[in-house]
Amino acid sequence: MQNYIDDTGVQVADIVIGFREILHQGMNEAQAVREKFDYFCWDLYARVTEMYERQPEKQQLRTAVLKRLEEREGEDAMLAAYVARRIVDCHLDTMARIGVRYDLLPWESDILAHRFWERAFDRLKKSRAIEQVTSGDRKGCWVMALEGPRFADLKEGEKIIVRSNGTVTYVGKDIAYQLWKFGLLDADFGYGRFREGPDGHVVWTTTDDPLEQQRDHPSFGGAARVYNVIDVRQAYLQAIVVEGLKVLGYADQAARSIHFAYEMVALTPGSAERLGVTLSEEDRKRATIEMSGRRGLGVKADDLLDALERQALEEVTVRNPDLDPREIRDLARAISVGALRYLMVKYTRNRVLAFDFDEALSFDGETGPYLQYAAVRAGGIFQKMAAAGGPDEKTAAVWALEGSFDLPRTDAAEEHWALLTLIARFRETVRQSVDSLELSQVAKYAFNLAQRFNAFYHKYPVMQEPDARWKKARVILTYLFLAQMRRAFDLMGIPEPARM
RNA sequence: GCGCCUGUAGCUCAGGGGACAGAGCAACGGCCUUCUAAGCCGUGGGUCAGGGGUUCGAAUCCCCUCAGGCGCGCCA
Repeated sequence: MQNYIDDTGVQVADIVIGFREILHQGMNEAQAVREKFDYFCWDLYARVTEMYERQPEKQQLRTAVLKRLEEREGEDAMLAAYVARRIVDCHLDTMARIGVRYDLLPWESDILAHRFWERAFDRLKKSRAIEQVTSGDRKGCWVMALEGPRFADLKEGEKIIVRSNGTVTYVGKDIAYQLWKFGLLDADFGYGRFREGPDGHVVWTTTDDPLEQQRDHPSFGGAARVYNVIDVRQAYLQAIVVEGLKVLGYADQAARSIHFAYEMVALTPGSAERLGVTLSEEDRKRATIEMSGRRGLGVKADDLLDALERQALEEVTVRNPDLDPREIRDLARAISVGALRYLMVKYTRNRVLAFDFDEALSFDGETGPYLQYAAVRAGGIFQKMAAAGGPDEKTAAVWALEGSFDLPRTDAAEEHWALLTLIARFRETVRQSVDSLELSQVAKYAFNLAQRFNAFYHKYPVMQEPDARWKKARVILTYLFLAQMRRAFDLMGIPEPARM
């Protein structure tokens, strides 16, 4: 799991320009920023956009700053490096809250520093995959010819890879990067430890600084299959990258380059207004309003998590007033993470998500807490039974493994079998989910399973059941449900709270 | 203009050749002395955008139309 850091792009350049032109500040002031640095930059970024609108001539600064960033020269480059590093730290902090961890952070600046592009360029030239234009508008550019209906709308039927001024485009860099991912580049980064999580997990970073490099790093790159998790708007560029592999003769790797495309999250007009945006009549009629970092319009993950946590805290406190405050906080965290995680996986990935605050902050119905609640109820049965000298979870596991049960032909039995059948469909669902790259299938399955268990739980007592045969069947079913639910939780990254 | 995606209940979404089309939310009505009511049960709500075709059978596959979103740069 790698997270590409675009540290030489316009976003970083604009923040540098914001420090210089709006705040009239530099490195010392940046280092002195005490508030959340990502929030600080989020606001500054929007102010830079406003500045460009008021004074369009300021945009000319960008070219010069970008050049300095690529060359890694001067104070702007130092400031940019500091800004990027600190924002990445913020990002990792946020992701750690929901249990997301990365193995490696490859920096765009390191792709440049390690001259990945130069190597790829040689290969592309030698294999005649790209050729230089000798006349016309594009004289001097190196272009890749592209054919087929996918590329039918490309101007001239060719994509510029190297500009006439000799600089490489984003696609060019991406082809080189993709080659590295498959171990086809005959070059590698230097690696160092970026930071270590409390769980001991090390996040590695690429680096060209010999002092930062460490030899004991895991092997990166050389993948058998590559999933590029990038939003659907980049489908076109991804297709060109894959085409680049093909023309270099790597048909197998091209086939194993998977663009894991997902649609954007947009705001419902109501949510946009809640964020303080004034909408035009026209906008209000739209289904969704696009988020925009440039305009400072969006929902920050930390804010959403904070809101979820506050709400979960309230509800846990109401239900478990005698609990230790620290335990309450842990439960609230687990519930907020479950809520956000489920929200993120419940939708298919090819549809624009309409983000709505009320829906996102709900713990009822098809939500993470609903699933967690079902699991907690199942766990509660075992706790109660064990405390009363009955079978605990371990015993139930043994029964499930060794025991068999037979139930009379009744409607009640039908419902027991139906639960068992659904439990048994887990593997098949995971298979389909992997084949279609739709985690939402696992999510829907887990929700349906929780629903069925909740109905079962309501209707059929386990602990109190006097008939030993029914009781054993229910103990086994409850165990199997819980075990399967935990597997689903594991796949979705949803924590299982001890109680709710 | 060309390409990709989407159109299913008031809203948000599942279902992608096979049974009377499903869920959540919202609305309405029930259910806590019995393993936690973040729950359960019930009611109402649909021209599956429209038209044509293929098929024993179409929300699902094909064609056309309409509507919406996105993409198509010597930006990243």
